[in-house]
Amino acid sequence: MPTIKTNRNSTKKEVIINKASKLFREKGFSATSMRDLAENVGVEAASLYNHIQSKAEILQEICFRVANQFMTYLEEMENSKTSSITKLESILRFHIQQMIHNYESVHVADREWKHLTDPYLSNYKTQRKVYRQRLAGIIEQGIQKKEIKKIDAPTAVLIMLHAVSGIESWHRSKQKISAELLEENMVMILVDGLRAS
Amino acid sequence: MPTIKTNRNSTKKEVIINKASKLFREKGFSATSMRDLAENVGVEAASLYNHIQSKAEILQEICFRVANQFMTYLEEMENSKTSSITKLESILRFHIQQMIHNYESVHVADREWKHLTDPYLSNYKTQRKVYRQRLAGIIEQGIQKKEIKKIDAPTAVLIMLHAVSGIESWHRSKQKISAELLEENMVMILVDGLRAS
DNA sequence: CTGCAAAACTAACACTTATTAGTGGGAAAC
DNA sequence: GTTTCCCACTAATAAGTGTTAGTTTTGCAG
Repeated sequence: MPTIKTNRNSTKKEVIINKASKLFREKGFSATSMRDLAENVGVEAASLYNHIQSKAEILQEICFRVANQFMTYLEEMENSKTSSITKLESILRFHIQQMIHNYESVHVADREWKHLTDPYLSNYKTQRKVYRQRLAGIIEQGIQKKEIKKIDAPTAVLIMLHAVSGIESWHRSKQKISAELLEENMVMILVDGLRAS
Repeated sequence: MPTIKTNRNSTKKEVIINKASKLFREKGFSATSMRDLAENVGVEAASLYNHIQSKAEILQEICFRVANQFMTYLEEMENSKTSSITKLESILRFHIQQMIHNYESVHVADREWKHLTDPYLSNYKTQRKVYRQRLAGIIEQGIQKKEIKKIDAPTAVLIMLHAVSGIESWHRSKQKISAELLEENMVMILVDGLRAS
């Protein structure tokens, strides 16, 4: 009788969530069945329910873990004593790195959160809104201090965040440039696009 | 007995595809059932099949119509006698305008194409790849002519295209700035980020 | 008014969906 | 050696999936 392999000293629930992240990214939440997931984990579908409560719960865990990571880093930056443009660059780099190294779950949190159900859905939506507002706040500070050119801050946030999510294409491309080079190029374009000149 | 309303002098198939675009964007392709779609059209699910061949066909129509529009405009720009940076700006503006006024279908083509099935899937993938390569080509010309700063062209393409898809957030936001202002802000940030200074 | 094609309907098909109940095996605790 | 508990199993459920067959209604052309 096969057992869920727990190579890295992670719980079996962790293994399920990791496999789910991969599948949700590849096929989307709705198009991924519990039987798909079970097969990838190496077990019957019903057995998954010894470790998780529902398909919905898996998505919740993925989304809120990611959200917490980003919120934590944002707060860290808000409290740091650097220029606005440097804060922004740090946050951008954090997003890029997360998207590179934590690809599956970050991408799922970004694209599949719509399939959350209330009350988690509305909770997630407000978290998302608050995050963007605070990010826009940093930009507005930078504009006041004339570090950043006069632009609509929410639009800048929108560009930043969505540009980063484009790293999915990088992951899929055959001849990719190195992760470091990718990061530098993205920072160069986006930060220079914002900087007051 | 209700009939599919065909207000604008469009065919009934058109009405179905438009409603489908709306639903596919809101809930995703997989999470939208033919019964959902039928209800929104105001008809029984089976009746849809008098106008379309399959659910898959709807997605195909949406994706390839959008793809053709963008490919056509790209070719127009490639043949125009302007600087590379101007070409790029025009294409960017076209993307923005399409995303603003043709929101539903453009967004679906961008996000839901994965659910196409072969041979349409591989066809779409190559079209997508070619489009990006040719866009990168324009950027590389701009770099050679020193109009554009030395960056990795594919990365710039990735940023441009994904930044534009962020307009979905703009559509959903409560207090939106005007479409014109949105366009100008996006062009300011992205084009300035690319321009050699 | 009649006839005909377009397009709506109902009913049903064959699967797939997430999830639950109940069973049994295997390993660790005593 | 026995008990206990974790966990994977089989079997089943009720609801939902895209789609087809066959029938009835609609609205327009003659």
